[in-house]
Amino acid sequence: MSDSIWQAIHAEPASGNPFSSNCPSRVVLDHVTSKWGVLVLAALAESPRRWGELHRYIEGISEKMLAQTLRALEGDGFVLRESAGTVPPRVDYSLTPLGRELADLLVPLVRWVGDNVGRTAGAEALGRTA
Amino acid sequence: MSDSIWQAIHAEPASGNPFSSNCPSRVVLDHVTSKWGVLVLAALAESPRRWGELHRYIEGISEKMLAQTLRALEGDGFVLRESAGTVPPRVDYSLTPLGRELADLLVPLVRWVGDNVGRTAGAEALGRTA
DNA sequence: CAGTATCCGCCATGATACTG
DNA sequence: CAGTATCATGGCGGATACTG
Repeated sequence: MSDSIWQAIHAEPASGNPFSSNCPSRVVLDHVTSKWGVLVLAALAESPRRWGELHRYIEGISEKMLAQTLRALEGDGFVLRESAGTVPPRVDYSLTPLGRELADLLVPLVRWVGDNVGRTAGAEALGRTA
Repeated sequence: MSDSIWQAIHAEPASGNPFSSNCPSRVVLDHVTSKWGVLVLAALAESPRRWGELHRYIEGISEKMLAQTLRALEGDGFVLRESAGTVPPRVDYSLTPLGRELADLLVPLVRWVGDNVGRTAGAEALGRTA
């Protein structure tokens, strides 16, 4: 990875340099790389899904965090929420074109981690980082 | 992204399926996608750096979090720590080959977010996700 | 079904002080 | 310079109850 890339970003505050503490990209990056954000995006990258499907598919996520994560990603413009307006309700979530771009970068990363967990020193040794 | 990929993982508990709540990949994924982990990895992807350099380069990170993040990533086998053993101390951090693989996936993601912050719906609207 | 509202614990995070 | 130790806190995240 050439240094010039980052240095260009560093020199140009108008674009988003995540290394700057006041950069808005930090916020988006936090959404994207949040504990659940990455899994929600990866799940939706496979196919559009309904609320309940997501809830079941992403094991361990609470209703609160699913709602919160979805709203954050929707707010970022990565996720599209479509309510059927029927009763009982039916709501479908999918990736926006922007979200698709992001997911195309994110999914390989998630896959790599999943595939290479065994090669990491730990996961045992990692019980806690503190 | 083909569904079959994920489904294969789903069907094979031996590999790491991040959608499973008990999967070790969740832990590593949390390290990698942690607030500071992603920035540390991206910073080291540019070039090896000393402690102080990292501290200054990654704006806003506290000493504690830098140390903690570095130790977590070192424990995962992504980061190599080399102490010169001199006094005053000099410690260099760099990516391991495994870390390099990971960074090659991670850096494009970070760059994309940085480059596309302006296209996201918000960063203004995102003040808080709660 | 698809959420929202509320309460709450705990840990991640941060600030400060100290050290080899 | 390169950390560690300690303390304080806030907000992330979970559980539960409730609703249209």
